[in-house]
Amino acid sequence: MATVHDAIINKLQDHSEFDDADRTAIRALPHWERTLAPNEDVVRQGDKPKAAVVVIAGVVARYHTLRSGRRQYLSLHIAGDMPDAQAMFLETMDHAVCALGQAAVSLIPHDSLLALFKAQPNAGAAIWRETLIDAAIFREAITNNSARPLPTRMAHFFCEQYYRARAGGHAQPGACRLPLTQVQLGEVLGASLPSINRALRALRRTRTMTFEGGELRINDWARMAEVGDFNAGYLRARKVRRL
Amino acid sequence: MATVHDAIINKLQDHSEFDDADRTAIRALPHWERTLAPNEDVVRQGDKPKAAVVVIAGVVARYHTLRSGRRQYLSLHIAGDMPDAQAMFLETMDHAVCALGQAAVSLIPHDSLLALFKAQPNAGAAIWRETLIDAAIFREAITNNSARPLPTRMAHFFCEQYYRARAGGHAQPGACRLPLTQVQLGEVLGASLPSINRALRALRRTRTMTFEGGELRINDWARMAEVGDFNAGYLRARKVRRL
DNA sequence: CGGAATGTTGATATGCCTCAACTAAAGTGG
DNA sequence: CCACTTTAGTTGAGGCATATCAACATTCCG
Repeated sequence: MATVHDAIINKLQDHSEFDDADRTAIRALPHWERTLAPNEDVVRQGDKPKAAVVVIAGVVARYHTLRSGRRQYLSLHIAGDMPDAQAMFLETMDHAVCALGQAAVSLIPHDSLLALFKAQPNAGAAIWRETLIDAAIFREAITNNSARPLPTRMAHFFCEQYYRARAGGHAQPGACRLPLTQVQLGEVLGASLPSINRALRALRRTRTMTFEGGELRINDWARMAEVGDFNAGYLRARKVRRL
Repeated sequence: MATVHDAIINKLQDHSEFDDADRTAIRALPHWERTLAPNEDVVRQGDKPKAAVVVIAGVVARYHTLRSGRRQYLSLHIAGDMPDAQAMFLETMDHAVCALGQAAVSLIPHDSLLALFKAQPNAGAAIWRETLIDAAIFREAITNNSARPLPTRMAHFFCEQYYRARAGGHAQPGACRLPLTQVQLGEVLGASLPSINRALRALRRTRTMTFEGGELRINDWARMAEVGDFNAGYLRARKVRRL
């Protein structure tokens, strides 16, 4: 996963069929890299970016800031993800994007991407598909944060993160990086720090998982999916013929 | 808003520039209409639709069903909306779509839409943009249901519904249809019926709004937006040049 | 070594849930 | 047409999950 292009192609080929012309066009995309310190913003709410972010390494997150100053994380992103893809068509950012741990991203000019869509509609469709999977993840987050009790909610969140890391080839067996503090976990799940801490220790006590030092370890996946009411259907897109 | 085509064009032209060729191609889309009784499903979780739903009249909603049987509404849709557009690219539905009150929808075969995208990339981009606005609405729902106390959350929800009805030209001054029971409102906001009832009466008592008999009436918009911490930024997309 | 960030734990308060009863309105069928 | 049923809405009592406030432990890092 050395380059942006490989990260993108690796990600998109999970659900979209590419030919050589597609891959060549993607490899020709101009870009520049940027490394991010923990907590550093790449894009802010209200910005009008001229380039799209692609995650190269580490974890990056979308978040809202409320009037009260409270922060709500919306989604987490790993290598190959494009956490502000919508800005190609929506202009103004309704949310910000920041690094969680240390991270690296690449920036690709919108103009180049729009030209790509024109020349290779199939590559455009693949990115469209990617934004639709994002939307499915948002939907699941609505349900998770609105309708499930905290312990279930937390287990579900961990399941999703591990599943996605694994699907992208970024997990060791049974474990993946997840550089979140407990405060941030609270800002993902909409819960206070003490509640998070207690729910976390309750999960640890069952020995189905641990979450320490920015590493998520799943000891019993079946049990974990059961506890978290997790079904990966919403993350899977059948590999599709060319547009 | 007699036909599907007008509903679609009206909706998409809000944020996308169309020429005659685009409009002609959209008007040529085959379709069949279907009326829906209150609570009737158009598409179910797990379905693999071969046609896309376009709302013609009434209100239609996306929802998840949890293992426990509990229902979580994800979004509401009015004339011109496409509440399962993602199925053109994702195949399997991760959620269901049902009518709230009496409603009418049109169904357009995926094949015809994919052909449209090929012939008129600009129309495809407009629908893509539409799915991206949907995603912004989902993000806002995450924040609303996770980070705001119930009264604020409810006010915010009402603001969004009214704002969208008005933007689509489906509202009278200060009022719009919103055929939801209090139980369903609870399944939108992730709250129990008694809490909904009390929050609702509290809002009514302030005289900023009423919600009765499936009609939402906003008496004091500024106050309402204030109470609901509502900022319409996420619903607006700047009108954009052709792809 | 000292300070900051992170994690742990307890005491108390409270918002919301559950359970429950009851009212009101709107169909429905004898 | 009226009794009956169903659906929607209202309200109260009690309990539980989670928030808030607070203190302290631990780790990391300059």
